[in-house]
Amino acid sequence: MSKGLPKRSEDYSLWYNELVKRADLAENSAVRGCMVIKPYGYSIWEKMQAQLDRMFKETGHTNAYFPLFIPKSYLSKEASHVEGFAKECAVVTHYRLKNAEDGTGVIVDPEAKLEEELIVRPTSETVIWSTYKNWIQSYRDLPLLVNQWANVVRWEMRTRLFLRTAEFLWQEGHTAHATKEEAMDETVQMMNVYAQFAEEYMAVPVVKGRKTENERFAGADETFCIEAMMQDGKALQAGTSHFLGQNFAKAFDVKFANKEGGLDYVWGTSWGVSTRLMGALIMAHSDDNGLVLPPKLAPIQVVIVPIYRGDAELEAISEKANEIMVELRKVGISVKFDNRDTHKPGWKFAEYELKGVPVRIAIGPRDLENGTIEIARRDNLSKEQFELSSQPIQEKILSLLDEIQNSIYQKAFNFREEKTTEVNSWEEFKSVLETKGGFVSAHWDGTSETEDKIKELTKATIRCIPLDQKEEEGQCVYTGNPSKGRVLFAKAY
RNA sequence: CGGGGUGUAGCGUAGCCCGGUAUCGCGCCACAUUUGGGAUGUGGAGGUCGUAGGUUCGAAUCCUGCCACCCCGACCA
Repeated sequence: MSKGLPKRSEDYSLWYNELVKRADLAENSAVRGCMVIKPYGYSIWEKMQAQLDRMFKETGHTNAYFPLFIPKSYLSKEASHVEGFAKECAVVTHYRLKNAEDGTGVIVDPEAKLEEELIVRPTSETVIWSTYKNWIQSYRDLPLLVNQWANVVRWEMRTRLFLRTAEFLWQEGHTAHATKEEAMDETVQMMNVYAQFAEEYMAVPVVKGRKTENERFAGADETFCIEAMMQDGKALQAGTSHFLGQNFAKAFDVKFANKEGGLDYVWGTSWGVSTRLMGALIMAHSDDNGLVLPPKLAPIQVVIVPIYRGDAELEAISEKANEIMVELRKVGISVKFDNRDTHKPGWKFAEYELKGVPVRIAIGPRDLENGTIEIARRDNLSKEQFELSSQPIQEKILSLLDEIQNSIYQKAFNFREEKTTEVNSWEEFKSVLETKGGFVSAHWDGTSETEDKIKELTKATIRCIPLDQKEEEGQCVYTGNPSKGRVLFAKAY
């Protein structure tokens, strides 16, 4: 119905790009790889932020803010960390411009070269651990549970709106602990927080797991992740939580006096989710008519569209609409009454479908006569005539929003189950990846060499070693070497 | 950085081969009729043809340099 939105089945990637632009979520900016997040898109991000922030605080974390710039020397203090990020860092070399002598504009003032160049943060471990050194002396200072909401820059070769941009918004939690066990518990806890958020709020089912050494965060001893399945059968890493061991504590010399009077290095974690979650949200649920938003994250949950001829009818309908709005707002439902006379009802229907508003109420003269309204669901596009006398409207809508939330989760869950295939031979492995896509559950011999080889041959990577992996004797799907359990392979974003 | 492609109104495009001052659609503005699934008609506004130079009486069109973007590869937690 949507005018010209490409079909998912024809060109998934074009569909995604167009949808992001047409639904007013984001657009490309003048700077390559950087996006403008538009008001509607940003309001969805704000809802995500608000809920995540709540969950972080419930688990004992507080927010702080660290600087955008990192001295270049900091980055190289942790060897594997710098190796992981060096190739995509933006560097500040000067601090002043001046007018060009030929009057053609401004140029970098060569006199204003920085003594030490600054890196625009690709992540903040280094600047934060250099600060933690001053904050931590005793076990009494631990644990330190800090989160920051920030932007980071990673100079990616190829970018896509929300999924991979040169600058993106995220949160990064950085915690410090007295013991290894406590740090590990924290790492797992935050992975669980992410999984809960993805499933309960985004309605996106995820697989919890550990990363292989190849896919691990640069500087971490262990990386936990949540992996989601998109409608085109590709996997999307939706969030990561890293157990840093004592790596950063050693790199930045962060020690504390323990209860026994000895001096120990601190144990660390870091964890983050980004605006990439927007991409996951869009790709998990939306259809050829546009966005489908889960009610819990929709900026507008209910839109009321009046159908009328003339001012008298509009006035009568507005009165009814206002009554309904009051009731809905009392129970915390966000509702918009679109009484603009600059667009016709049909146009508005299509518009709110494109924008993924979960519930649409239409009220016309016929409804006023009959004491009804038309209620339409975005997720399955069904419509019903609802008799206002049959049930309080707020109850009706609350239960409907709930039902939609559950229903889109279930749909995404069923899709992922359908797209998850156990394979036992190399031939099967390749053919499933080529024809069906999705997660391929297979045995692997545990070596990086095999993982690399499989990636080279099929472009599939090990998304994770699922936490619920069953112990099962088997043979690596590629080398035939012994394996103790299945891991999940997929082509990924 | 290699290979291919594209730059024309806010967006999408025709014109380029074969040189003569820019086409069409959407959108925008005005008025009228419309309003239960993206209305119709009439009138109107809007363009340094990416950029710099060259050839020519004359360049969107031909030539050269540069820039930007897109696709494929390399790259990417």
